Amino acid sequence: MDVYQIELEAQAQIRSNLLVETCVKQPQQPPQQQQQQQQLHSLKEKEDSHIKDFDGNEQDQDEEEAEDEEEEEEEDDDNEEEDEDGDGDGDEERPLLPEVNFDANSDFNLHFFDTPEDSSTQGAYSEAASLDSDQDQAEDPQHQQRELQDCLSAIEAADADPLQLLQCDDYYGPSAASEGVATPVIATSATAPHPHPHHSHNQNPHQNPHQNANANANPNTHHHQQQLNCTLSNGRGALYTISSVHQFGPASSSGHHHSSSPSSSGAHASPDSGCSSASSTSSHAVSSSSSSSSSNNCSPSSISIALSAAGSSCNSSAATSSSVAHLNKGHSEPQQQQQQQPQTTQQQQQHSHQQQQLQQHPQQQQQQQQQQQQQSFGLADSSNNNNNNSSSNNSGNSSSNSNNGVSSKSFVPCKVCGDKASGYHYGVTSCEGCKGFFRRSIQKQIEYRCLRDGKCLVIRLNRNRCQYCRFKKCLSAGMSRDSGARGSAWESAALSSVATNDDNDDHGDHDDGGNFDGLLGTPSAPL
Amino acid sequence: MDVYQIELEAQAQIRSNLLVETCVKQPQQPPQQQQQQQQLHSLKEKEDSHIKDFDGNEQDQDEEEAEDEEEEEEEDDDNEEEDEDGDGDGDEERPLLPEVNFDANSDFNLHFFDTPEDSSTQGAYSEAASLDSDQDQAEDPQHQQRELQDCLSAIEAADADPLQLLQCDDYYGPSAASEGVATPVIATSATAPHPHPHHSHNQNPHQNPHQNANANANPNTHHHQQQLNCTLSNGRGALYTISSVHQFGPASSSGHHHSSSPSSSGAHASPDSGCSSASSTSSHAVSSSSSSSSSNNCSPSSISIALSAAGSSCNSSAATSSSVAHLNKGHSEPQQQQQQQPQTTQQQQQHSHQQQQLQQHPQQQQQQQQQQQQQSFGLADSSNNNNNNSSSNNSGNSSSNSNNGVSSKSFVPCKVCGDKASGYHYGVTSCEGCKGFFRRSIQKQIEYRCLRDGKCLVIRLNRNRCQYCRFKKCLSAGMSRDSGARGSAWESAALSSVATNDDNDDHGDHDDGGNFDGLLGTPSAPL
DNA sequence: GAAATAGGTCACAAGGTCAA
DNA sequence: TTGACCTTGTGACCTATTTC
Repeated sequence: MDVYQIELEAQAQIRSNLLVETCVKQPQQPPQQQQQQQQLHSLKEKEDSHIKDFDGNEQDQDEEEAEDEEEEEEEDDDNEEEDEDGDGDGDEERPLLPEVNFDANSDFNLHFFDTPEDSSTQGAYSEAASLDSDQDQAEDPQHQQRELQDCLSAIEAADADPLQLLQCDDYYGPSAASEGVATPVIATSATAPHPHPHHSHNQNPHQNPHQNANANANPNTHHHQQQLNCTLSNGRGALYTISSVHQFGPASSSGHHHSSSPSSSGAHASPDSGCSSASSTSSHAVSSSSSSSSSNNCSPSSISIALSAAGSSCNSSAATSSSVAHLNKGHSEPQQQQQQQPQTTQQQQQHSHQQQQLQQHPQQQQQQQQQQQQQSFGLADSSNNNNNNSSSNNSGNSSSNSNNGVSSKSFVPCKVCGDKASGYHYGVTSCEGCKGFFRRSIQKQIEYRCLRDGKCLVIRLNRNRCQYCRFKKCLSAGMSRDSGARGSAWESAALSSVATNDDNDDHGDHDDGGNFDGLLGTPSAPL
Repeated sequence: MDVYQIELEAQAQIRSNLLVETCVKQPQQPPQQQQQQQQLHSLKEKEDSHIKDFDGNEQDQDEEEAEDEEEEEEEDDDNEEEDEDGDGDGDEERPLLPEVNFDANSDFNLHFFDTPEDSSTQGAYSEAASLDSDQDQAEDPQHQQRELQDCLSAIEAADADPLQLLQCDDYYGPSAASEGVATPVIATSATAPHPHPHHSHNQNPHQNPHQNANANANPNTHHHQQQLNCTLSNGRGALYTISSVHQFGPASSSGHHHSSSPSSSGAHASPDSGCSSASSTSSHAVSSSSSSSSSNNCSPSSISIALSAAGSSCNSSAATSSSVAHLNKGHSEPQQQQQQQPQTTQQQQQHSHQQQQLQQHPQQQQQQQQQQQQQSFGLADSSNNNNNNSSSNNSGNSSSNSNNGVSSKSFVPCKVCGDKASGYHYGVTSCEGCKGFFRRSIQKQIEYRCLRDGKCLVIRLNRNRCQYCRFKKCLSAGMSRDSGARGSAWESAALSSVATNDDNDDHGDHDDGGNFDGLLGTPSAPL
């Protein structure tokens, strides 16, 4: 317990630091950096000046931030840049406005804030997609690229900061939107613009047809592996879009299906299209997908923007799943990678570039990850007990991971969203939220639809944005009604352990094992 | 368990901090840095000067905002000041205007919060930046200053009379406008973009009936209410009104519900809806009730002005934030601080810098944070049962706030406008109005433009006067789509639904206790 | 009896609705 | 367009049941 607390605190601190860094950047940065930045700004301004005009000022700010970010992650920069770009005029900073503007278009907006973010980010994605916008792209592809790189690096490296991730998400969204952006304006208050009413929202419960659907099913895959992408994916781009409806309906069914192997899930996914969809989606994706998946790259950039834009949003909740992943260690290897990325961000900042590459090998990275992870996930909660064990186990196993060794201890990430897992539910180590979500889904057999491309990133922060993609990810992770039973699988392995307390261990162990399936498996699918 | 709470809290705090930081950036930075920046800016500006012109102003604003955020409390003051300044002439603060002006071009004005924040704090920054301002400054600093002082004093003193506030606003308003900001105004309605028609609504279907009923039930909670503010509020004149009544009810109410737990009704709803109904109500009740009730005051005089300015809006209800703030007290610890801020603002300013950093250790920091954060999170309401726990936690921590100690109990101010908060929305403790406004803004991606300088004071009385500044403030307060945590489900919408449920057995009970989750939990998300 | 998950419960917040 | 009110999904917490 204590440990947990400690972890929490540590995480909190870390996180805060990270956030601060990312956000604040400047402050944190050494004076020198700032200076540099300043210089840069000046330069930029000059360049942009014609463009920006006013923005200049803003830009300056942005630039500064950007610089900071870059070092760290650059994300901010990206965002900023993007924003600026987006704005049209250019103000770099301005992004926000743009965001607003953008929307207009998309009904979907939903994402929104994404949008803003998106926009920012986006770029990358968008670029690919191209959606985007003129604005953005036009402005500076380069920026985007850089951003992307940054983002990726960040992600990879560490778990990536939450913020970043967020941004990423946002990223894409907006960008798309961005174009739209233009809009507006004026408005003083007026804004009248949109009539609103409609909001589209979309949401719709019912599946709107619109949606496209589907997209993409893949999601799963996406996630795992590359959450990053996801982020990017977000980029999805599509602006609005998209959606494809994806239904899963049968959840149960699906679930069941899989039951078999956890991993199967993906398989089952069957049910829905889920998986399949993926492919399909992919198609979209294709362009996008590539983007998306690959996306990774993209992502980064976006991130930064998001921050700026999002600014507030920051939320950041943080840790993205990524961080979580780390936690897993041995078990959820796959995850780790993903997670790590995000987590690393922090470190990244420090290390920035280096780490990214590393990511691949989770274990090694673990240490780094740990740091990151801690931030985000640390929880341990439920697992707690287990965790400890698990941790031990994990560590042992994963140990390689051991890095974390200590740190990681307790925290066990949800394979679906990366939040703190409360146990092994429906065949997968998952959090209360995903457990409940999956339960409701299968009980009610609700169909979900993805408004975007079906490739939404599913992480703790945004897991509620897209039920379709969340459910898809649950399936890909191997959740199934059957699985649960203790038995099921993990089961098996675990079983033994079970008895002992170990639960945790079990979990942990299992997780790993299991996870793989889930994670690995699923991902693979997409892939 | 504890751990969770802690985490949540920590996260919340962190998040808030982060947000602030991110937004504010500058504040955090050491003075030195700022200075440097300033210098840089100045340089840049010079370079860009021809280009930027206005920008300078913007920066200033940002700075100011940042400051506000940090201290939160100060916001009001700042705002007022700003307003005044803005109005007048030039005030340093005004920066915004320029933006606007510029804007004309750029659609995006948004920049947002960044700006404000950045600048934040410190004036220093702005000063440096100063650029700007020729305009502003030129005019009559003195006047502005005086005005500001007046405003501040007014605010601080009491909750500040509404009238005064208004005046202040008015004050600058014009002026600002005059300068004007060139801009544009115009509003076109711009946005038009999305038509959207979709509404979706629907969703639900079934169940409703019940719920409604339930809803009604809630009321209980409300009770608490405090009218306090009213007094001042009257002054408010505000057009709008004012009422002070704030209710909080929550605690009690909530409690009830829970107890009833069984209330289950909702539960049964089992089937699906189940959940929803009951609960929902409760929550609502709280907020809503209060609000409605409150209205009263209204005071008139001020109104006129407001009206003029704002025009219609009038909602009235409630006391301005300032007043509100005071109210808070115990429960809403966090809030307290915020509330206090206004009053204290001055103090805060002093402290301002410090707090930000602290964040890292939630607990420890809590106190500090409380001040800042409190604003946001504190809601006592929900917490209810659990809350106790949580509250205890919080309170304990926050309690420190005790400031208000007694008084405030229930009242929880909206971090954006100071009105009575109805809950934690989009990551920020906010009122129904700001929640709805932010939701519409992100959904529609509407761009706003400030007719003045972008530094409009955003308080309950005049929150509808400038959408741009309101949205900016929302962002600066940390609102973001994600932040929310649990929430969102929707987005995706589930289509179908079908199923039956099955199961719901009804166990019932529980109350969970958990509630606090909600509050805390959500915040956590940020991590 | 311990341990653990499936499932239920319900405060809470997101988002829709609609009078004003 | 705003914001009070309503609907509904979410997720923390709790109970029931099963396995060891």
